[in-house]
Amino acid sequence: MKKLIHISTEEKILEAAKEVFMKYGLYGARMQDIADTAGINKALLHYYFRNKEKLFDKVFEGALQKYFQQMEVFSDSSLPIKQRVFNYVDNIIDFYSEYPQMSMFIIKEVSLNPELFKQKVMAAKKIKGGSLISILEDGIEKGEIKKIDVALFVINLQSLCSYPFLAMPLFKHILKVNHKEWNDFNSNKLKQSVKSFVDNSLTK
Amino acid sequence: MKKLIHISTEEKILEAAKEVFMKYGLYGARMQDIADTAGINKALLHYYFRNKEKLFDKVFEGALQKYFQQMEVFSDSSLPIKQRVFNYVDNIIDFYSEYPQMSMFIIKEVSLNPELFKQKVMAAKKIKGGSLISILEDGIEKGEIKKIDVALFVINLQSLCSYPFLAMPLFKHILKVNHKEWNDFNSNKLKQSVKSFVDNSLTK
DNA sequence: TTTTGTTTTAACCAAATGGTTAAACCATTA
DNA sequence: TAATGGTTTAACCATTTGGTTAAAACAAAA
Repeated sequence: MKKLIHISTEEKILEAAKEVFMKYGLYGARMQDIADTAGINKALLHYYFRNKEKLFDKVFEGALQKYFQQMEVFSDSSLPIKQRVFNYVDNIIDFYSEYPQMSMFIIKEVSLNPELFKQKVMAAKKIKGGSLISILEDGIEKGEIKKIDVALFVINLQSLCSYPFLAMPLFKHILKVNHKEWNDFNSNKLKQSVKSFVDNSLTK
Repeated sequence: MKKLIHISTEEKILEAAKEVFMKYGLYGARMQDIADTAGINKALLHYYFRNKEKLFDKVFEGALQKYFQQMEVFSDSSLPIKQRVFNYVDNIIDFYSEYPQMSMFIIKEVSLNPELFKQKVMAAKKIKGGSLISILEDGIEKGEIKKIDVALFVINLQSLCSYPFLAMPLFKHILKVNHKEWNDFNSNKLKQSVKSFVDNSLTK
């Protein structure tokens, strides 16, 4: 009946764990902090997820899945390449608006514990990151887009889309120190400027 | 005599602390880990720096200083604006080659503890971040460069310069999973592509 | 109402962690 | 050589932290 509104304890924990792990990482996060954030007793964490690592695993797994899920738009081969990249830009920037720290979370934890990555992602075989590269290489061969260094392009693209959300807090601070405000950061502006970069890079 | 080669214990500690704090952050870092990395007894850390926070402060202070130091090239008003930005790109990318995690370290710690930032940086009054913005605004007024959203441009510039070094580990993993290698990442290529972005953005 | 199985909590425990201390070490100088 | 003062260490200590347990609270079925 009321289950529609009701948020299960397990979900509350996962939500809280996501928040705390993203902020502090696996080592920096404290179970008590997660429990407090979820508004429950610490023992419940262990009741539902056995231990810290298992809980972290769940969170990390979910993060990875969502992250790579964003890349699925590349698969829509009915659209021209450039359009697909545009769609991706819209996608990923909306995504980062919701989870600004996501990319750093994944990068950090992967580089601290590479095994986890192999385990979680190679197993899932859901990496679409490579497919963009292949698509671009294809497009170059067929003459659809400019001849570029694809790996470099992909990195630049990622940079433009992720970093603004990571750096936002620092940037706002700096602006404040210099007595300026950046009231009107909106992701639409960013989208537009990234797309213009994409256009410049791919259009012959 | 032999002091030229000799690295003082204090320096060893700071070096190790930098490494560990950058990896794990203030909360995630362990004093024992720092001691081990420095190859000394844990008590020595406290002998030289009293406690964890003081040690962290020193590390963070040094990081901030180096970080903002990179922006000093903007001050050389004898050069045209675009050239100054080019010089900055060279500068900052060399800098990140040496300290790939620097920007994330600063961003993370600032957003986790904004007070620290104000304390350390506003006090030092050494923030040059704002000056680029002013310089660009000036350049627009004088018609030297295109009319752009300066804040957005600065963020994009930062993105292109920092993120590649942050994401490198993840990116290499992904490429590996997709049975590709990215042997030839060299910062020169990156510099070139960032400069081309700058050129596109600023040239009328 | 009683029974049964699940969820939640308070009270613990052992290990890890930041920090202290007293003694040992070592280089310099009296 | 002996004394001095800075440096380093092993052995501790107190608190925090991840994790356990046994009992209480709760909901649903018998």
